[in-house]
Amino acid sequence: MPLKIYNTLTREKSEFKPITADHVGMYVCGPTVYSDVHLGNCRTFISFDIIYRYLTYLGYKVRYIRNITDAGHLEGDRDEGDDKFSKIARLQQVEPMEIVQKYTLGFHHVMQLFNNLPPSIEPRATGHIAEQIEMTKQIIANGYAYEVDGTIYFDVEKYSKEKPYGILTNRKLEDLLEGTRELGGQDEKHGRLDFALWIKAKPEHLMQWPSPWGMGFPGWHIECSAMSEKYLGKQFDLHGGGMDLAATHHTNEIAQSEACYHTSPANYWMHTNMLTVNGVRMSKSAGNGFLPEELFTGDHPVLDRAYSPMTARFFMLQTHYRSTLDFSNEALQASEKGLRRLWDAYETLKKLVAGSRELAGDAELNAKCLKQLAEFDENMNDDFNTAKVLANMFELVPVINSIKDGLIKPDAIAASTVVLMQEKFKAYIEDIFGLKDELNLNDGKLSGVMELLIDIRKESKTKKDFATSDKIRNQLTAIGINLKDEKGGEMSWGVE
RNA sequence: GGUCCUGUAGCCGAGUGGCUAGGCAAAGCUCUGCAAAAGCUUCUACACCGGUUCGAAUCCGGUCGGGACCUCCA
Repeated sequence: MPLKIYNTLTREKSEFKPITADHVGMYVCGPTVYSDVHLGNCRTFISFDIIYRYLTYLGYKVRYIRNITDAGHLEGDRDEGDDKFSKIARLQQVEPMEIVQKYTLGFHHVMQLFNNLPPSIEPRATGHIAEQIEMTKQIIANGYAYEVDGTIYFDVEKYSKEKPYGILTNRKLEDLLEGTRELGGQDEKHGRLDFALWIKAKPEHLMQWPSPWGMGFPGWHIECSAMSEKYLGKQFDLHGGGMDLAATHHTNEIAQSEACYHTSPANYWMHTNMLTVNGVRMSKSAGNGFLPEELFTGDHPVLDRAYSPMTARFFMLQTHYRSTLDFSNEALQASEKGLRRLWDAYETLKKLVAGSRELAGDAELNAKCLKQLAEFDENMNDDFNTAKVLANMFELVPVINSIKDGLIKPDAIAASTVVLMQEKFKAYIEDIFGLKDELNLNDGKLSGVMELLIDIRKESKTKKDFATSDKIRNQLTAIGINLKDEKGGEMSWGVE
């Protein structure tokens, strides 16, 4: 089965066909760096990281653009007032770029903790003012924008006479107007839905640039249009972001591209669903934002204790990216244990020596393994169903453990099947799902000490000196190291 | 008010009309000096009411509940 992607624009899954064979251009709306990213933001970037990794795994050469919004995002709900950076900078009495720097570094740090790959290019809005001005000029020239005292507005009503403005989220113009507030008396916009492409700056405004319309700063939506065009062209394959961006931000991006270039920017629009806490969307304004830091330290009322970045990543992988995911202590606990079980089996699998037999001793079991392995790709091709792939993996975990414990003979499955299993697990767990070993047990000194302790314990067990063997085991458990007695008298260990 | 999504066992969550995911928790058994780990087994669910169908968690209609977007937010 070829790769199928659910396209918000068509509201159905369809086969993914890139514009240029073997190449994918992908744009994802990045964070606005005026405060710390919360876990809901992280979910989106983790989802697209996995999509990026999977496209690469399929052999595509992917150019992945994820921007940094460091200007233009307005405070408040109308096209007026400050942008967020200027406001916070003024409150904290620092340069706006100090705010940007602080939270950009924080964002990168969090992305690294979650093991997200960096995008191919991470453009900043402030680095592309010229492009945004150019685009705005062209939209004016094409007749879809107008100036009012140094501010440029996009004319939605004019646009919608020629193109369906609400096409992305299936909204009619009348319905949109219905839900919009009345124009205030002092409002200078012609239409209620009109949005700013360029905003006139007051003299005291901290971030402003010269333009044909005087000093000002860009609107939020134009930056993504300008930067995606610059690095991916007027039309590219994939545009992604959180679902909350579809109705406004992405709708306006489409309108801007159509008004400027007469093309729709992206062929496939992908939207990730929200992370919720007690069923309510996690967001900065709702005040229920969960910071990664709070998760990693466990310092949050909802949590009993700390959870690692990989636990959170695994937790997200167990759900489809288009479903809401509810964040709770219990769910994280279950994920932590599930991940441990999967990872232990993966470590075991890596050490399994493929038997010599090309023919499987147990044809039925062998076929079952091959079926599960084949479904890895099938399920990912079905709109990136990571939850199903994990289920496939867990079906194979008992097989792996049984071979290790001698419950299944090593040659019950063909040598080629074992090798394939090793390759697929590696590819999926590490390369595509981006999970990594957080325990770092390969520290030489600790391993040495553990070998010694295991040796002593083996000796005392042989002598039936259980007082000593239990002492070693219990003391280690107390400091968080678990000893496992395996079949045949071997012992292994792990850190809690 | 409009545009949508959603309601699945104790919890989290996949689910293409028939083959009844998976994880966690719980119980029993096997293994074990004991325990843990591991293996096997059990608990088998689809909000409610109708309809279509040989057959519905899945399709259609209605009712009730939850949520998102339409205003800054991934």
